[in-house]
Amino acid sequence: MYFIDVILPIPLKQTFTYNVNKDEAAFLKQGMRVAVPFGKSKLYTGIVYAVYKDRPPAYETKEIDQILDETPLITALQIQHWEWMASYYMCTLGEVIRAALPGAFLLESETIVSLASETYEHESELSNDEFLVFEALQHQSSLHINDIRSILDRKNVVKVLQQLLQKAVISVQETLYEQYTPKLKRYVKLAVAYTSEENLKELLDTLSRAPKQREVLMTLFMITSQDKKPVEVKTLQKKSNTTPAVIKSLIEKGILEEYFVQKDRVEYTGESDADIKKLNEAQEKAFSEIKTSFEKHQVTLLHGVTSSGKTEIYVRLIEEVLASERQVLYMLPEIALTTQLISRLQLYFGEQISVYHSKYSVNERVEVWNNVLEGKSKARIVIGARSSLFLPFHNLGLIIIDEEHEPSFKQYNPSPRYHARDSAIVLGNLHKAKILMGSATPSLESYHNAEQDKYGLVHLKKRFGNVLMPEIELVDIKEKHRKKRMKGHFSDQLLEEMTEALANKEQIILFQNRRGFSPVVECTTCGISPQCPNCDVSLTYHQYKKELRCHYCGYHMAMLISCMACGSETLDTKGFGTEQIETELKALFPNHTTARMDQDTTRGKHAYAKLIERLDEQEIDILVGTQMLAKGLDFRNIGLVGVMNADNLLNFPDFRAHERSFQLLLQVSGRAGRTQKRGKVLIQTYNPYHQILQQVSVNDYEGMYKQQHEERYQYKYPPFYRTIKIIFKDRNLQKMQNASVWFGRALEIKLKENVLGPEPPPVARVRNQYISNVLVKIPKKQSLAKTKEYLNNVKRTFTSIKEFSTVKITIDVDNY
DNA sequence: AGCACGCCGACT
DNA sequence: GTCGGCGTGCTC
Repeated sequence: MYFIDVILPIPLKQTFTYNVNKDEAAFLKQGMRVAVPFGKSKLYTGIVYAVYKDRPPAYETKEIDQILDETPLITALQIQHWEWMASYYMCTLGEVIRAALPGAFLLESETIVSLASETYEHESELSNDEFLVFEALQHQSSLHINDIRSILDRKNVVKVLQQLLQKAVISVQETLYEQYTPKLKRYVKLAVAYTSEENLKELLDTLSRAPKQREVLMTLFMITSQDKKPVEVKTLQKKSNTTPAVIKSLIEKGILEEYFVQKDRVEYTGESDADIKKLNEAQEKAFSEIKTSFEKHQVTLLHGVTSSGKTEIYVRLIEEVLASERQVLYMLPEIALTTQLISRLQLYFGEQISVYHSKYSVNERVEVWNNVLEGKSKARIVIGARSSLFLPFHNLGLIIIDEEHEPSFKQYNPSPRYHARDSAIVLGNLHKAKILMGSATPSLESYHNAEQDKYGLVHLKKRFGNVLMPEIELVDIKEKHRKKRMKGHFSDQLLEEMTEALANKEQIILFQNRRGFSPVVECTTCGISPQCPNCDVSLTYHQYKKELRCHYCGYHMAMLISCMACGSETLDTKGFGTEQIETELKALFPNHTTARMDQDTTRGKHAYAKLIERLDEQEIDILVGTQMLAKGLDFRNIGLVGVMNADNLLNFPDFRAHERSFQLLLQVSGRAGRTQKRGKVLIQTYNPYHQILQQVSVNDYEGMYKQQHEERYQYKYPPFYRTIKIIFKDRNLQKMQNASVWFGRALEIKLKENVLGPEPPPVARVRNQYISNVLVKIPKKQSLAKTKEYLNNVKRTFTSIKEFSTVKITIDVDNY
């Protein structure tokens, strides 16, 4: 007997063993996919983990259903990397696989129902529902389970089907659907029968009464005589200026033959001849420093101020790696935001670039995967968001992690909750590849590592083209309020600067870290504000739809006219979001175009790109937006950046709030003045003497780093301590509390004072689930592996306690 | 995670 | 009397 261990894409720790025959055993290799039956009726796609002989397990094994690949789809290196991820981030290999493989590789089993035999004698004995299905099957030979659902107009159809099965009315089969359908190009050629001269002549004669078809044929001859290439239907139709119907009838008459050729979806048609830009002195220096640093360090951090031209340095490095025939991975925090960068890189590297992103269609992702796996030249450079580190690279030479500090490199949900930056370093190690991280505002952890000489560190302090850093000024709105110099949320100073910038035909960006119109609606009579029924938050007022919305669960209701509690019509709004700013703007600057960029306005696939384009074309004078503005946008003509209120950033209840505020404010500021003129930034705040704001105003990264570093040391936070967050959720508050307290106590037995909580998060109930967190802090000298092992043990005991069985527990390693 | 089984409340 | 709610246990 031969056996294989299979990893299934489910959150279960073990692999599953199936039996295979000798031939299959010889054929199968680690990393190939197999379809296997699992449970009562399901068919899953699994990954072969091991193939072996003569080790009968203690249980009955099932046979595999079928083999899905001819060669491994996944490399040994990937499995190694994924095992590391599963163990480090405390999840199962199956969960990693689910995140790693494009959906199309994980087939779905679909139940198809058909009649068992043509006739059934005891029709009258069938129940109503049963009869409906029976009747439907008389008209259609087979039905999908979803069809049956709609026929019976209910969700649960399994019972009916089981009855029918038992009565032998129907039979079912499970089929696997290959989701990937290659895109085909349609070609035509003259049917073989007409290729000889005389037949052709005859043909043209017979077509004398069909001038349109004749015309098409003549065009086809013309095209083929010009160059011998196959003719696409699309081309033919265009050149002969005809309709699809004409071509169709030619095909139906057998005069033309159509055939299909697989077309690669991932295709770049532009040119790639742009010369690699010449680096300026500072860039050249940084470039050679990076190379020196790579001799000693696997990882190097490039700390370069905004618009210092980091991209050009990356380009040079990529060029060198490509010359040595190795692959390059270029990771970005959010692909959607970086169309600009992609086209810029395509200028240099043309079709050697592939883009990989979870928002890409399944088919496109499969193609990139295959191209990377086969080492195709069009996938020599992969640009992608965090999921691109799962691709089947063979010989990575360089990983670039741009905007290294961006929090979106960390995945929160679902599991695996991995940090792409940290996982990329491990990946780089496996490939013996160099890693370059770039940022204008490095994360504290990375800068710390650089200071400790774990990473190399290279500075780039000059902006490209000697553009000056923007001038940053703080505006004390507390005082402005007192002196009555505020118009809505705008201080007189900000308005003045805006008017001036607009007069100079410069564009303006306004930053407000909150969407919607106003986060809280409050009754001024009784002080009560409308709450979400499912979550512990107050509803945000969205003016454009006259709606109250919950940003956690999506609940929404029409805006109230009177207070729900006391009935008085004294509802007032407190706080403000982007929408309100935009409304105020329209009143303040009626002659200028304004636009808003936040989650609400960038829903559609191209909405974002359109906004950027409009901004680029100077169609927008003032743009209001949330954090989105801070992410790698490259604008030419921004003269002024205004931060509406810096305080709600700083007051965020998180140990990273100050670091994040600094990064965000500096990044937003960096959008100003990218051309010759020095840009201006105004930051409105109630607290102008706040350390962080002072540091932002003079661009003092080092100062911020030193101070935050000290605070982290004092309060035992990263980079000095590691943290793991354990989240408890249940619909029953008491149960959830008991569970979290039990868990916390159990951890304390060994981890003592390094266990914090349980403590409810700021929003303690979401979608009717009560939430509480336990935080485990791990000192540098304490073994990470041992701590996790202990945690796993506690978890195992926990799961076996019946009382807590419904409580959902989530473990988030490095929850920052 | 799915999914089936099994046991209790609100309805045709 | 059934439907269907979700607690429980299992999956090679």
